[in-house]
Amino acid sequence: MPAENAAIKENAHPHDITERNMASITAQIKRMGFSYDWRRQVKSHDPRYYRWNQWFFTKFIEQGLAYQEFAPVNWCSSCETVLANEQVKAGRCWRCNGPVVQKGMSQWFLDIPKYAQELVDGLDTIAFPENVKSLQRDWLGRSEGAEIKFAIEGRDEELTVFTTRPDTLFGTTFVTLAPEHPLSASLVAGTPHEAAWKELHDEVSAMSEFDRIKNMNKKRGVPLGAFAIHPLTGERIPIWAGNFVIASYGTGAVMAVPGHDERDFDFAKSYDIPIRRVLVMDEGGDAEAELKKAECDLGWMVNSPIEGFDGLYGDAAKSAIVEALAVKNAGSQTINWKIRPWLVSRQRYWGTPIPVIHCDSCGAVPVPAKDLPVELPRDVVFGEGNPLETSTSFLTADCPKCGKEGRRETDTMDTFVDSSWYFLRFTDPLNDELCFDEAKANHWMNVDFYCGGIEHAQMHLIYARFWTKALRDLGLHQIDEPFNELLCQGMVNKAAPWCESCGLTFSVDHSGSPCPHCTSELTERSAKMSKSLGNTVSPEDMIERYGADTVRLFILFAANPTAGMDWSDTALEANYRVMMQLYGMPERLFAWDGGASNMDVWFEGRLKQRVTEFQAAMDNYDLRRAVELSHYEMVKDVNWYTRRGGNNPELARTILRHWAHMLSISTPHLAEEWWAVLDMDGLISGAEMPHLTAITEQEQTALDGETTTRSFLESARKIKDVAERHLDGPATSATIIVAPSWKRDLAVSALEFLEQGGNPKQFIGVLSQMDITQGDRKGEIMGFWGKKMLPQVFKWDDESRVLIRSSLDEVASLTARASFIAQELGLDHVRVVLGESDDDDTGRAGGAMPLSPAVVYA
RNA sequence: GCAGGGGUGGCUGAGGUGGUCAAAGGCGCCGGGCUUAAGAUCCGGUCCCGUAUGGGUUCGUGGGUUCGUAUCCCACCCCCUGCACCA
Repeated sequence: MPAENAAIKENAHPHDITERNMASITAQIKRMGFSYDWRRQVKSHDPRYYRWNQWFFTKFIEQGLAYQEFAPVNWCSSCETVLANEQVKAGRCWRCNGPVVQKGMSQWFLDIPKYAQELVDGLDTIAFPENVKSLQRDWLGRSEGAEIKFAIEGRDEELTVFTTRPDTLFGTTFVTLAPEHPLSASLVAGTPHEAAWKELHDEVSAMSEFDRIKNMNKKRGVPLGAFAIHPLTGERIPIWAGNFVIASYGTGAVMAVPGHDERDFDFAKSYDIPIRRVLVMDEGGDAEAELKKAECDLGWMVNSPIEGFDGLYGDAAKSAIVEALAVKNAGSQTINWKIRPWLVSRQRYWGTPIPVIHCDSCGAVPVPAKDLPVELPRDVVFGEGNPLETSTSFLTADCPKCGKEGRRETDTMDTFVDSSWYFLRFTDPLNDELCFDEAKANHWMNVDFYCGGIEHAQMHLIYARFWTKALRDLGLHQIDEPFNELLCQGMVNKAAPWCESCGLTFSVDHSGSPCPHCTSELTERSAKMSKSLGNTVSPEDMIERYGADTVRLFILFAANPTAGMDWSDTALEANYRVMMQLYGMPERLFAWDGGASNMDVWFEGRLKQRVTEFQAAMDNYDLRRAVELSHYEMVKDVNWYTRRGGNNPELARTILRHWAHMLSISTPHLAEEWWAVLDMDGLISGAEMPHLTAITEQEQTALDGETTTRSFLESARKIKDVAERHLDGPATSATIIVAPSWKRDLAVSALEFLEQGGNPKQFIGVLSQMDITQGDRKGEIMGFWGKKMLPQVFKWDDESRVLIRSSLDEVASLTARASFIAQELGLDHVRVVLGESDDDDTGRAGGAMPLSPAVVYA
């Protein structure tokens, strides 16, 4: 429809507009470097594709799943077409936001409600987000209840109501029909009540649904002068028409129980209709108590005019009534669905022609498969109603059944039909014999991971699920659900003018001006990027300025996919800087001119760690973490390596080679640059990442040594500030005191005790048996456990826990790095001692913990 | 009204199987190295207090469970989204 509207506006043909837009989007996608298998591209306006829409449709007609019916439908006058229920949002067209009115028309429907139960049940088998499941459940609207037949006094007809509360049947004091209900008209015909009913009817049916909902709180009704007969008591019950009863929900008729339904209560009050209590809310409650308001909860039946019901509660009460009705053939248990048949016909040109020929003698006849596709003609005139009606070549067609001259159906299908099965066509896109090969479809489907906007929760995502099941039942494949896992990506937002008092967002044209409604000053608020607000950024411009990879990096790193994000120019620039830095990385690394060093072992181990982490992140779809590793952490590692004196050119190649593979996922163009600089064959996108061996013991030792040194430096820096306030001048030397070995023994025992499931409280018992507590320091050590070690034991991460129990020699490790530590802390001299040993003349070992030595500045 | 999802430091936004959380990353801000200078880059800092590696207060509010809770339980407040005289 957008293509057709654009065509009308530009005085062009929708086909050309569509092709033009596709070309432009394709170019954009390619420029962004997305990888698609373009051989599988399908075009919904290609007869090779839409012929299958038509074929399915004729099959559906055969199955009774597609049918034509005259009914009041939603009409959008600016789009000049009807709309399905789910395409009307708050009484307005989901596309153009224009008002939608009710109109009686003969239209094609697909019987989605037939699959409603399966669509609800299926939700439990697929990984859709909760909110989407909830939206779909709401929309499907399962409601258990009963249909109850009321005879009409003096007539052969009867009327049927749907209720979820059969237990309140004895409280029915009137029955309300939708004004459009066919019985309403026939009951009042020729009676004094006709005029009043007609007024209500005309008012209600002329109103757009939007206005109708707005006026819903004004409950109005007129008596129709007729009486229904209560199916169990035989009582005469007045029949009313009410503006609040919706013709198309349930049966379009309601049994009104003012005592136990809020809406009916209000109505009865304003029209002075009796209110009767038939339930009490407490067991044994007062059956005569006045009803001050409707008591809508389940309750215990009272005042039943028939024996055997009083005292029943809830489901038991409901079934008792239904059973009593069943005996009289006046009612049964049913399930009612809110979802209505999918109205698929559109009075527009740009869609799949509905493959039907209307014949005066045979009626609506499906076009036989051999005559498909029914192609869209080019000789049409736009802008004067349904364009297809202007093509005589299209209109004339002979009836496939009797051969007499017929008239081709001019409605086309909702374009949501196209998107209801394209994923199946992807599995076998070039097949001209079949819609798709069954084996191929079964092999590829279902879609493992589907990303889409939340706005399709009640539309595309229900249609596609329905269509998949319907095709399955035609025997075309064996898939129950099209999409296994759904992720709703967030919107990209950008600031737009916003009026706080009106609660409205305005186009960026208004920024700086006062609110057009209330003239108060406009502030800014983040809003979904949209053309109408003008708060958009052009992807082309961004790519032009920063390159595709920068934009990709920004999009991946700015927010998690589900979160939605605010567009930020500064963040984009930050990503650009990262890209530039990475772009220069090969040159930087190849400029290393030293020899082998201890740090080489460290980096070799580090690289293995990073690759492993990266792969784990990718496996979890944790793209942000993956990008963080490939584009940020790796840079930090290079910096640390050089800061620690590493500059071995031999290592550069290995690092860049593996690193390039990590980069290629999110920034493929950059990775290809690296690949070329590394003088590798072909493209990295076609190369496999080489496997790395496991981390060696030597590498592990190097990694541990650097890790502990780094964390030591962090705390030593903090303390230095405070310490220097004690010293007369700046510190010039430091003594590092490694925790005495008994602390490590204590930590190891505690960790083991806890890992075996011991309660921390009970460790004190174990501790008092340990060797270290046998001497005269027992009290001190017990105190140390409770105050220091207990909280600390839980703070160590897995890596630290391993380290504590490893052979790591903290003294040796730190001694080896003493000059680096001195340099980092700006000291002349650093000494490392074991706490409480002969070397330790500081007397400050008390503060030292395993992995966290104390330091004394001088 | 009903249903679903949320409330985290200056902003943004992770984490949420109780201990690895004073809480990642980004942005912003501050200091330092480099530079003639700017930018880029590198290093450090960024809740409060602190004469030594510590203490205090924090993850909407109030309770609770626990040796311990941003994380579990209960109540409440607020925000977003959807449905809505649905019988």
